[in-house]
Amino acid sequence: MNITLKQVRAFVAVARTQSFTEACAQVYLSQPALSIAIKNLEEEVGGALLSRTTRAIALTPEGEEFYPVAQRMLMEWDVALEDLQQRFALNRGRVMLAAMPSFASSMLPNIIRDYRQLYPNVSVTVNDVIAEDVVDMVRNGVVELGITFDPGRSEDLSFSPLFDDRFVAVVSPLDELAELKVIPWELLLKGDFIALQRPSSIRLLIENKLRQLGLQVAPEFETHQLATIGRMVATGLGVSAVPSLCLRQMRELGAECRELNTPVMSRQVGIVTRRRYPLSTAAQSLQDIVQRSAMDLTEHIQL
Amino acid sequence: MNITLKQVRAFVAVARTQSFTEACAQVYLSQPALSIAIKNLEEEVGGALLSRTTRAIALTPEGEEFYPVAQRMLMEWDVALEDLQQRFALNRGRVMLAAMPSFASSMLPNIIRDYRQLYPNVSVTVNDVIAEDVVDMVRNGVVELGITFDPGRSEDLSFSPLFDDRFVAVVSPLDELAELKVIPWELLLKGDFIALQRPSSIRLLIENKLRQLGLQVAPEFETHQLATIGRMVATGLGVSAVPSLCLRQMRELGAECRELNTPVMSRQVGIVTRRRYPLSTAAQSLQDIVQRSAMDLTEHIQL
DNA sequence: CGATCTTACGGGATTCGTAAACATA
DNA sequence: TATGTTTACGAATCCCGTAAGATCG
Repeated sequence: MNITLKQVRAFVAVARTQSFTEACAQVYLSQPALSIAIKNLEEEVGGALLSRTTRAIALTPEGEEFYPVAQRMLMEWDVALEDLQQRFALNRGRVMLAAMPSFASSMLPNIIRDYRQLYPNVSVTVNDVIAEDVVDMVRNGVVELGITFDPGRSEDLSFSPLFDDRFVAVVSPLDELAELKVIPWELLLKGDFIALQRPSSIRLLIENKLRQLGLQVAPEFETHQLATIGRMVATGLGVSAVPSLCLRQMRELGAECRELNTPVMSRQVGIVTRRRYPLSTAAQSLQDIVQRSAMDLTEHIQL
Repeated sequence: MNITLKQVRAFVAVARTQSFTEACAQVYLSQPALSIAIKNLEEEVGGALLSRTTRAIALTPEGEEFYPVAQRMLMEWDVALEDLQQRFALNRGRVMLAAMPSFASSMLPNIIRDYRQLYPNVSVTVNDVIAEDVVDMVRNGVVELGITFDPGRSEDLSFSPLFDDRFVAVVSPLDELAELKVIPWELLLKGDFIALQRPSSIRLLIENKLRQLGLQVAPEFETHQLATIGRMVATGLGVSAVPSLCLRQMRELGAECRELNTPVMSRQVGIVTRRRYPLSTAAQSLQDIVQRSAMDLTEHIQL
């Protein structure tokens, strides 16, 4: 059974126009070619679909039966293929991505804006979740792209770095530390330290790194929102250390940020994707934009 | 947009087997041909549907989206075309026909039996209606075939004759007329005449024909069923004249039939179809069988 | 190194369009 | 006779299969 779409299109065109001659134009075929196409179709299905006299065309009962079916099938066919084309042309579709909050609230809005400007018909879903969940969502295929810290070598995940996110000191503008360009960790920790609560990756990172250096943190206050830290520091309750991605936010809350060193504590931020699972064209293009933007948006993390 | 069914079949086969090599067998293609088919499909839709490394095949998100759609469409396609083929092969379908009662109750059963024996999967619907309604049903397209008297030349109807149905005399076996081989009309009308009620075409035909000959009918009894006439004649209530198609029935009811002449009153019985509306294959084949059977079944109308 | 997909290329089938024949109102 | 469909035939196209090449695990 070797029946062609072209043949069925030809049949439908003839059935609709009730004329071979007129149908020619609709299927971009010469009269004889059309005639043969119909003839072949009829041979393959085993009987006549059209009854032709030189004057008038009539559908046979079988043709009458087949006509609406063929019409519907061709329509579905065209719709499905056009949908595919639209997706590839980025005139339709959806990208799901997950980003850790510090990134989601700093660089991401600009990126999404640029992306939407380029592809206004592709909808973007952002999941603003903690770093570990970003990785899980990528691993489980819930999202195609994740933006978070390097999750380390992994069998099923791929990581492509964007930039280094380092910790910066957060101090009150009134604090004397604010007059330093660079604040050493030891000095910072002399103040009352305001930390995020335990399950936070930021908190854990700070503790682990400092322990390796023989330092230790004794938080005076704990909270679970960066915004709260900013406010508390601004109010003069104490000091803190946050990823440089958050320094805009800290400034907006009235806190000052300073470089923090010995050591410079940093982690790579990048894009996590699933290995062996190709990206959709939409996700691919979003990833491209994220990577290109990473350059331009480093201003976000410069003091 | 020139996408082939073959290409989509190829895609579905690869997606199902997760392998080009295995898919080859399912689409009866060599590896390279399959590869090119997929490549062409991808080019036409504008992007990759499959992600191939030499070791493993994965669907892209777009391919993942398209796969079930393509599967369903191919299935519908195959079902629709197979249905058509089945119809043409007379392994499926329906014929609607109308026949006047005298034919429907005499020759038709044998014909239908033969037809069903040949094509047990084609269902036959018989409308047993009066001669005028047979013509109407054909004209309106309610049935494809009608079997009745010649409706006369008509713009939209076509008539192909089967045989001549003549009137025969119906008499009681005890009647002295029963001893004649041939009964003249004049003699028959001397008895008490039992007629069908007025709207009947048989009644009208008798009256009209006889009037042309200067004879006239004065029915002693009227009924609207041939069976009643048979019974009444058998009982000795009177005589009648019926189409030869009914003579079996008359005999079975206990009445005797004899040739009736001067004149031999007859009308052509045949198949009525719609002009310019082709018959279905099923109807065509039924018509053929009716025409072939007409020869053999003339025994029904022989005394 | 081996399995698997892709590219290259020659042969064959299909299909197209022009021109002529054919059929019906 | 005129309109519209089918047949005939040469030409171009497309598609397939074999063989060689590339790539990843």
